[in-house]
Order: sequence, then C-alpha cells, then structure tokens
Amino acid sequence: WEEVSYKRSEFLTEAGKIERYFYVVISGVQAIYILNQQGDKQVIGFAFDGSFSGVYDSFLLEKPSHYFLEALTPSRLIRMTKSKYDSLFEQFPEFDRWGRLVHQQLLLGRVQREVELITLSAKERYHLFMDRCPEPLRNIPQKYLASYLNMTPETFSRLRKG
Amino acid sequence: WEEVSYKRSEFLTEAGKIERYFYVVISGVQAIYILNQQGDKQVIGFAFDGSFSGVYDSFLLEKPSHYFLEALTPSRLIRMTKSKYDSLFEQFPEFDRWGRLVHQQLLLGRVQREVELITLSAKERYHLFMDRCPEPLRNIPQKYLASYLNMTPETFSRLRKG
DNA sequence: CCAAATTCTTGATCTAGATCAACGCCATTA
DNA sequence: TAATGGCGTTGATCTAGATCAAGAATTTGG
Repeated sequence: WEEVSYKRSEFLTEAGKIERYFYVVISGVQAIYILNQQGDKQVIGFAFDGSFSGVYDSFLLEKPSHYFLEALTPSRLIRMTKSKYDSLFEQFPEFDRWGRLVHQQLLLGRVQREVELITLSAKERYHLFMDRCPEPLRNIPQKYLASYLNMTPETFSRLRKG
Repeated sequence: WEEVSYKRSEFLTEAGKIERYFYVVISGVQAIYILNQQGDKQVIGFAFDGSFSGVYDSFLLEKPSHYFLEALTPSRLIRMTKSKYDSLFEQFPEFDRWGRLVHQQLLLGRVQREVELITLSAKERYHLFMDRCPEPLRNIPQKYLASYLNMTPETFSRLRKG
C-alpha cells in the first residue's frame, strides 16, 4: 500500500484516463461522476472514511473510463496498483472468498439504489437519503447530493424547505 | 441440480416470500419486477437462455423480498438450493474465484444500466436498448421492455413509430 | 376456430421537475 | 478585510414524458 493525499477539488482520475489504483479512504470525501451531454456533473457515488475508492470499471478492465473522481474535501488514501491487486488473488486464493462477498454486497447495494431511483419521487428520494445520510456527506456542497439523487440543486433546495 | 418448468405467467417467486433457489435458464424468458405504490410493475431485469435467474438478494440474505419473478414465456430451468450453493463454496474453494469474477461483471453491468437510466432521454434509452436487444426479448410484450427502460408503454409505442 | 382478454396505438391533456434568471450569502485567498 | 467566485434560495416559466381515454390489433385458451 502506498499513501497519497489530495487537496480539495483535485482529481484522482479523469475521463479518458485509465484508473491505475484501487483505493481505501483514510479520511476525506470523494465523488465519482460523469459529465453528461450538456456538460454537467452526474454523481454516481461517493467514497469516504473506510470505503473503497477509485474508478472501478476502468481499474478492473484497464480501459479508459468516462468517470471523474474528485476530492470534495482534503483526502488521505492508501492505494494499490492493479498488478498488486491481481497478485494478491494469485498468491492468496483465500482472498477470492472475501472478493466474492464484497462484490456481492456492492451488487445488492447498487440494485437497491437503482430501484429507489426509478420507483421513488424526488421528495421520497430526498427524505430516504437524508434519513440515512452518512456523517461525512453532511458537509459537502448540496449540489453533489442533489446530483446523486438525480435532481437539480433547485429542487433539492425546495425540498429542504418544505 | 433439479430441473423445473413453468408455464407462461406463472411465478417462480413472489413478493413476501423467500427465494430458496438459484436458477440457470435452459429456455424461456423471465422478468423480475416490483410493484410500485400505484401497483404497477417496475421491471428490474430479465433472464433468458443461459443466464442466471432468481431473486438474488432474497436468495443470498434468506429474507423475504419485494420482487416478483414471472415466466413471460414457457420456461425450463435448472435450480439449486441455498445450502447446495453454500456447500459448493465450502467444498470447492476454487469456486470463489469464479464467484468473485461473476459478481464483478454483474456489478459493472448494473452500474452501466444505472448511468444510462439517469443520463439518457427516453428516446436515447429506447434506441440504445433496441440496438443491442437480445433475441429472446424480441418476442415478449413490449410493455415489459418499456417498464425496464423506465417509460410507459405509450411512450415506447410512440418512439417505435418516429 | 372463435370469443375474451391482453396488448398496442393514437390523440388530448396534465404535471413533476427542469430550466432560466436574479439576488444574497458565505467562504476562500490575497 | 476586501474582493471574487462559487453556492443556495426563490420565483416564473417551460417541457419531456405521464396520464387518461377509447378504439384497433393481436394472443390465447377453451
């Protein structure tokens, strides 16, 4: 593991580049997003203390991604290259068990989010999210939360009120 | 493995029940969906020849699910109980490698779909889907495709025209 | 092969949430 | 501490796609 730091609004990865690392967050918050056709950020997810970080599809497939990974607050992370990651599984096959279960969890979480995005109204998504909003996300600009919930900052602001 | 058959519009699993099986489809098409607050079907995914089937979160967590799994065409599948599934990994740890990679793929696929759902217009989703629509899905009622693409059958029909 | 039930289509209308615009308020850096 | 640029709020307006309705076409089970 190698330790790295990023300042607020620095990029860990940008669209068009290949993600070379798998990260674990020590402190700070990062957002993964893509730019849509109109050029504004569409947040897909966040990473913060204790969670994994990195542009995962690009890392695994070793292909350029469409994602940006940006530090929203000053961040410290540890990271590992793809070859280290691969050799981990080669050398210690018992890690596959862990990998299987972790991916299982991530999969179920993503399906959960998908269901919430397509079945709930903006208001419902807002309340559901705010009820279980992790502490580190309470201090980032609201526009990122709005984007993650697939609504505009204006809508988010209005829901906040009423 | 045990072989089972379902007629058109029979349920493999219903909301409120625990999914006891992990399936592989021999032939036929199934849809996984939930009923939203207004009581209409929200299709989350399809299974067909060669793919896995089953309500996966319920199966893994052994908890009642909110999903329905319905045969859209007469279907033949093979299935395995949770205890068989578990013992497979216990007895043959080399399956964990396979499991890890399969879950990885499923995860990337789900994220891909999520991105498409939130960044593309109905028209774009329609065309993207139709361009790569797997053969078995060409013969199921369009309303299921519409729902999967998160639009009404009316919208789907209009896009089909123009 | 026919009757009943689904599914598909088409048009008219409606609405949640987006977009546009303008202003006030913090925060950051010099 | 002043200036500057992002952020949040609020109001007015707009629009993609939903909803409602009703007829036509297709399935399908008996």
